[in-house]
Amino acid sequence: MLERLSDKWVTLVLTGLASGPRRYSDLSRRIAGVSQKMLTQTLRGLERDGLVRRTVTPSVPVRVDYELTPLGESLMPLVAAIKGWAEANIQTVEAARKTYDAA
Amino acid sequence: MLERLSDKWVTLVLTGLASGPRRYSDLSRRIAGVSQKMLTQTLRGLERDGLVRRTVTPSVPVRVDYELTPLGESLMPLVAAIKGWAEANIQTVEAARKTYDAA
DNA sequence: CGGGATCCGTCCGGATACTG
DNA sequence: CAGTATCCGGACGGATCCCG
Repeated sequence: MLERLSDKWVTLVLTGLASGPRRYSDLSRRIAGVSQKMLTQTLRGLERDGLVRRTVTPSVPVRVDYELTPLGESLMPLVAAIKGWAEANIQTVEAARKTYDAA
Repeated sequence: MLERLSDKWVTLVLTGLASGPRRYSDLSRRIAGVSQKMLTQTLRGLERDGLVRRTVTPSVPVRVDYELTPLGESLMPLVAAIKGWAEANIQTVEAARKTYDAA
């Protein structure tokens, strides 16, 4: 469980879904640097864990939407808190790195 | 920054330091499954980022203590919250996995 | 005791090509 | 559009040996 939470892309995907349902191509555009393979793989994992729901609309071409489940939403305050901490302290951390690397 | 937070061992090491300073061998015993290489590497990274302070006591044999810096401690509520969420919802997640795998 | 250095297998993840 | 399949290099991380 902790391993899934510590996946590099999970936080990004979850954040991408925070404000409502998103289509696959929508997500892939919003998440910079993610490959199609990793995005699909991450979504599959989150779906398996019950954090994300996948909805297929059988039109032509097919349309697929992803959205957070209630369980997934219950995780969002924590994800947001982490993002907030990171943004608030990134400069302190980078200063510490410079000091460390100088020695 | 997010990448460092998403490191597999970081959460474990941080948790291991939550209740005060620990010696190296102490940490390695408390964190199940961590190799000496990974423990050292993780501690170095956290020290570099200013989250952990390393103190060497030049006795024979040498004694090394690790402890959270104020910056590191400011991260602990988030780590604890994540651990709490994981423990509270692990069974729901595992049930979702079984359902998913059955299909 | 607290590591550093090295070797080496495994798996992560990107690139590419193809499909309903 | 939303994937699946395959190939493949490189990073991750364990095991082992050595040292002050």
